[in-house]
Amino acid sequence: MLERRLVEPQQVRQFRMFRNLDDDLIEQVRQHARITPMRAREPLFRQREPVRRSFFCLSGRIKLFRLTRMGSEKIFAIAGVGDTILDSISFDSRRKYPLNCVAIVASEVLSVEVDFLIDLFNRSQPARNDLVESLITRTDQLIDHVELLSVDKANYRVASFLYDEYSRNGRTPIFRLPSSKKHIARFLSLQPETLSRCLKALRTEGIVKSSARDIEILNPDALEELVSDDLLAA
Amino acid sequence: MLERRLVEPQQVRQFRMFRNLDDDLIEQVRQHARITPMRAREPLFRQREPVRRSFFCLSGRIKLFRLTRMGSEKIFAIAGVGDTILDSISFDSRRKYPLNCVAIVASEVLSVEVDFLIDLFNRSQPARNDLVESLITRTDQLIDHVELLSVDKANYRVASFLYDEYSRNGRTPIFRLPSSKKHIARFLSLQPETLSRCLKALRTEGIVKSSARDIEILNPDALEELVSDDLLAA
DNA sequence: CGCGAAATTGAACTTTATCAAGTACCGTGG
DNA sequence: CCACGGTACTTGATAAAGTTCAATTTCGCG
Repeated sequence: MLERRLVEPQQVRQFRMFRNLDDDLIEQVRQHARITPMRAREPLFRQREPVRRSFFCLSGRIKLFRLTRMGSEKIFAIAGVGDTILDSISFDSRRKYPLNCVAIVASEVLSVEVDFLIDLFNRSQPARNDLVESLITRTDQLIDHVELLSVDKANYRVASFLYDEYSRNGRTPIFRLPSSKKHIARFLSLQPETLSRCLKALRTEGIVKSSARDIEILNPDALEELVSDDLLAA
Repeated sequence: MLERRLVEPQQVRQFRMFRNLDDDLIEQVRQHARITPMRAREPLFRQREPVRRSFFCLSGRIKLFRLTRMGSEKIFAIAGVGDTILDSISFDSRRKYPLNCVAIVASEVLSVEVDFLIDLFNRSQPARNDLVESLITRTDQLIDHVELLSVDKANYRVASFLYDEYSRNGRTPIFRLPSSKKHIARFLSLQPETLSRCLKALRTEGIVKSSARDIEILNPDALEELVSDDLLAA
């Protein structure tokens, strides 16, 4: 008999798309799900490949990116534990992945076939609602990211990123950066040098303390003001 | 009896979200839809207002935008005839509009209540599929827009915009810009001056001819190469 | 412990934003 | 129909910001 690891039900429910499924449906997801261990730098899928499965991050760090014509890498998201990698349901079987996906560090990925997801979607109203909410959340995130990139001030982008991390961590003032500064720079569409200089500026102003990947927000209010008001006074 | 204008069935079907509905459902949409005439500069909804209706552009031009903390306007999309203004279905009644929406010129807007859309969604599988496809199309558009903004070269953004317009018009080399250059600049996150200079550069290179809002693509191949290869050789 | 990648720093360079001025265009009202 | 006023657009000069290049230091991993 084929030996196969199953995820725990609570591991399935951590993903937005499955949040409200009842036990029976969660069990079906478990049975259909595949767990894929990935090594650092191993690709999961490539842009323009036909969409076959939907992926979820169980552990590690996974980056979603495009390569520009100049060969540089633009990172759209870095998924960690509990993050949906891509809401890749589609009724059009010709649909292609819009991004490349590669593990940054050794990771574990949960995946289900798109066809299974469609079936689930048609059978269960909670599943439908969760899927739609999941897609809407993603469009909202993308809208926010577009806004971030529209402000050309690098200072603002960095402050905004730090504030988001700070908020995501339940406003704990001390946390670690979720990945290397190179990756963060590529996420913010900045050069690593610029990110470095911006962090230094924030340090000089006494707003944050940072060494290596460790961040301490010394003055959350000042950071928040930077993010929300920016140069209104200037 | 209340007099009320109804849209033609084919006008309903022009929107991606209703594309595959059968006649009975289209009729229901017609009965529930409201047609709103709008004057130039009249707002349709504002960012952070609770989502109550979904909107579709019947005529005119409608802009979707955010105001940055510096008071400048970032345009996310300009909707024309047949464009969905916002796929604003949501099962969370606390959902807020992510953008502001204002008519640029006198326009007509079709709208239905979100609750009606949810009901339609639960009753009809084709409606479900269309809605999901519509949301996925939007995320793909946003991903492309993020990529556009990540390339800092203004030349590239302008070339890319022109190429997209050219493609959307069935590769007819002569067309009109869909809105004022000021709006296009705000869509590309550039200053109007920069857009003007980029167009001039393209004119000087003999790639396009332009006067006022009229564009003629003289050398589509060169334009395409700019867009796809950019500075690969540089 | 040592190698290689990541991060920092400085300096020169490129690009775009900003400021300022002038021109063309459009709709309104005379 | 023309004059007017406002907006959009263009053009030039200047300044600000980020990128690029190069060199050095630090960090992380085997």
